[in-house]
Amino acid sequence: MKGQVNISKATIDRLPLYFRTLRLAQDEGIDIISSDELGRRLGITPEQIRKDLASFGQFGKKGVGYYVNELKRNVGEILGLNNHWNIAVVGIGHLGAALANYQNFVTLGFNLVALFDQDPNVIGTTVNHVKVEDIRDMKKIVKERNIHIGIIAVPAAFAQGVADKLVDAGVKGIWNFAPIKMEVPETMHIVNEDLSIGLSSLSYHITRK
Amino acid sequence: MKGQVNISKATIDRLPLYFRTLRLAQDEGIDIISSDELGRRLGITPEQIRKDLASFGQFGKKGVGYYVNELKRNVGEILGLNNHWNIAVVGIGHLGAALANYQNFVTLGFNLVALFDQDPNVIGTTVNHVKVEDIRDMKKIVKERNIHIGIIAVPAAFAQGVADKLVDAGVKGIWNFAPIKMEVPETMHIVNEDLSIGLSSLSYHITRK
DNA sequence: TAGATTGTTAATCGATTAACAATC
DNA sequence: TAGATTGTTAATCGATTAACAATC
Repeated sequence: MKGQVNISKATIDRLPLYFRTLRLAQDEGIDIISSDELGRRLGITPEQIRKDLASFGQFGKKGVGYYVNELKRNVGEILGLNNHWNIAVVGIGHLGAALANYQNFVTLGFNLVALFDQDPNVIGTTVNHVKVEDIRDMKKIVKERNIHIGIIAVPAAFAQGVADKLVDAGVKGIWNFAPIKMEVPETMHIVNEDLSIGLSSLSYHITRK
Repeated sequence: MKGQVNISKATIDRLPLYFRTLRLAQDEGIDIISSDELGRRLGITPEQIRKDLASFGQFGKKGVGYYVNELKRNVGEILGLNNHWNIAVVGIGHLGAALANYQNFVTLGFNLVALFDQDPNVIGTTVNHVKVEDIRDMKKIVKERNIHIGIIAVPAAFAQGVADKLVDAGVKGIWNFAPIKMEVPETMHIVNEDLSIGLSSLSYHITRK
């Protein structure tokens, strides 16, 4: 891997797509894949793919292509998926339960190790074989189970409070589904997933057809 | 509104954020808001906000700011939210059920009018006061209820088939949660929501800390 | 009027696309 | 060797930031 300066957000967001496509190619028993074929499968230009990959190192063979197993391993390593991060979902409503059941996370190597809620009626129930625990025990459990990532799936009004607790508990990153701007320390990594954006932009486009 | 040429995707994706923040400001009883204050609330520079808005028209008053009600109405119109699109969710598993219950869509003016599944055990049940119907009746129901947007929440293996059915049924747009590249006619608007990207990019960043 | 704030133009920064030498 | 395909540099395109005139 190079100095890795100046990797664009767009590039990083494409890496998971490469990873998934390589996994599928692997399942198909394909040994070698070209940037052309990868691009065809993803709807991305081959130049873009070569550029993205080249910013992390030389993973291909000129005149040949990329070895699927090797490239998948490399992309997985770049994304840090081999760390097998421990994750916890906070807020076990409809969305939280859906996330707790999301199988693609398993495929990516994440381990769901805890679920938290506030509601006594929800605490003690089990979702996807994981017990829902009291949010008041979060700090203790985050330490005990070495939880790296907290997923916020509570209503907007409670999200900042949950973020504060996650930061205090010492997670490395937060994946936030609440539609608000969070205040977290500069050093904390946070990714916001705002489902309103996708649907609204779809509305924008169909309005103009 | 101007000719509206060359509106960037980034700009369109920020409009829903402006809309939401304006709604909240409205709830607080705020009449006038500056790009500075909007920017502070959203973590976006005021220049960016003014530029975004200015690409659709002149909504502000120099030396004063933006009238909250008026700007919200305008942004809503730009996004086409006043069309009150009828939406349907296909695939009522954990994620589909969560989407069917997502209250923020109501806030944005979308109407959930149908749910579809294949599984006889799911068909006939009710989620968020809407009955789950047989996916085989999709075309008829899409016509009858004038469904504009189909939301795909089925496993990846079935997603292309569902997309084909939605296209055939005549929806205007598709919001796709299955992690695959869909093949749809050029004229069909499709927005892909890939939850793996957010979590993977978080993994990338915390790996490098 | 003086102060505040928009809308717009110009400058910069960043990302994608094109082209092609290197090489398997 | 000839053909194929990567990796990299240069050119283009697009988006953000800076600056400031217009004006409320």
